[in-house]
Amino acid sequence: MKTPVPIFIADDHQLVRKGFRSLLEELDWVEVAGEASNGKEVLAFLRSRAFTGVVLLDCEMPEMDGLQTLEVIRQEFFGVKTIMLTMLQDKALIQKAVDLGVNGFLFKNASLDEMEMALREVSAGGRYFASDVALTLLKPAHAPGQELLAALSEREVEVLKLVAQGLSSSEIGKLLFISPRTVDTHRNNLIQKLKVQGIAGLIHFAVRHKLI
Amino acid sequence: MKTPVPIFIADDHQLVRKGFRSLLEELDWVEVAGEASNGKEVLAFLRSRAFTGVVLLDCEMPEMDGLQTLEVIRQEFFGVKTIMLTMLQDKALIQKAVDLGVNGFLFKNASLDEMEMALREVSAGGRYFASDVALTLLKPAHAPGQELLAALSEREVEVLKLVAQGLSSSEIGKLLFISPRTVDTHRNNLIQKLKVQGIAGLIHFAVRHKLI
DNA sequence: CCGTTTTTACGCAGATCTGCGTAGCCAGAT
DNA sequence: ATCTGGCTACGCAGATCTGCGTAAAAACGG
Repeated sequence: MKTPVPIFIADDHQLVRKGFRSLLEELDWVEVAGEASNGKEVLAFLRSRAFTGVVLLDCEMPEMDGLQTLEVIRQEFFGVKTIMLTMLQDKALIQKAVDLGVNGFLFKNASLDEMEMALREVSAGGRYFASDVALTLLKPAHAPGQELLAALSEREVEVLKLVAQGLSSSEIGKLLFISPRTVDTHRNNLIQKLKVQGIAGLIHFAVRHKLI
Repeated sequence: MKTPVPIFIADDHQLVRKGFRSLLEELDWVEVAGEASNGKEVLAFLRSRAFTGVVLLDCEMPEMDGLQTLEVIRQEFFGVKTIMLTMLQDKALIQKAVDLGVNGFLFKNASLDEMEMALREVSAGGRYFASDVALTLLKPAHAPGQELLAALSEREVEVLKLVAQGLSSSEIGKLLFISPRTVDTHRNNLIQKLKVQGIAGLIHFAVRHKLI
């Protein structure tokens, strides 16, 4: 590693910035090129000189957050690599960052080893995603209404599934050996309990909760 | 690293097994404890002696595949760590493996560095997921019927969205300034084009394709 | 044994969907 | 100039949903 890789740190908390700087200065193959406390400062820095290293981009920042900054960087500074850092284990956030073409993604609880690995991969032109990223993506996003589902009786869930498959009340009645009117009642109760509008709402709910 | 970590290799292709063995033998802190060409052999090995290392588990194997094997291992051999290996970049596969409690996940195009990292993390009690895992998870699963969606006219998509929100034909008619009958026609055409059954099918389709 | 929840069932009037078919108009492609 | 595809619109009969309300048997817990 003849020429050290320049790293730029963007985070709105001074303590965090100084901490990262201290950690990174222990690595002999990187060099901290500067710091910023929000996206605008990052862009100002990048515009002020030719920079072809890695930007450690905290997601939560005032004025201009990490995603907005990332978007501009990708458009304006093609050679600059980016690693997104965040405390939030948020699926949508990761998705957006990757869609915008981020080169790496870490959570703030990562180890120095992991950050080094990420910096190494990314500065070499690769991509790096922490294990936690995969785990976060696999963790089913707490679909609102999970509690509502639990509040349903067995019969109601049974009816819900069939309704959501497009069966009419009488068809369901035949399948379950009950009167079509009873199915109606269940259907109406479901609409009330789940606080949705009509059969459409029921189907929507069922699909989102993977009942069918 | 006084006592080397024992590794067990399971893969149905002898060349692959031997290749892994050769690679792993370059690492001084691990020790290849054995090989198997399918899940049954893995279990036979584990039952034959006390093993508390890491099993490199290829997913595609005859007789008993990686997932089935993983399931038994998690039930029967609590102390054994597992790393799933596969060629297939399949979301559902990853999801299942993680649900079953796999400790690590790699694709077969991983570098030796990456495999070492994974082995180190996992043998230390952690979890490791290759960057490709996160990327695979983010890649939208080619929902069947993407082509069908593309074959719809703008107006039809517009109607589809409204239908899927549970609006009646006359309500949609008012919104789009067209006759309710026309909405009916669009609805019926949609049902034919998308090859679904009734409004339920339309809503189902719309939800799955994130139109609403 | 009593109270609550679940499951079952019914009425009714009006709106709506279903599954057919037909057909004129317009714009872009051939 | 013709043709294709998309958008528009209509008819009809029967099945179905909607949005109310009522109510009783069965199951379950305390």
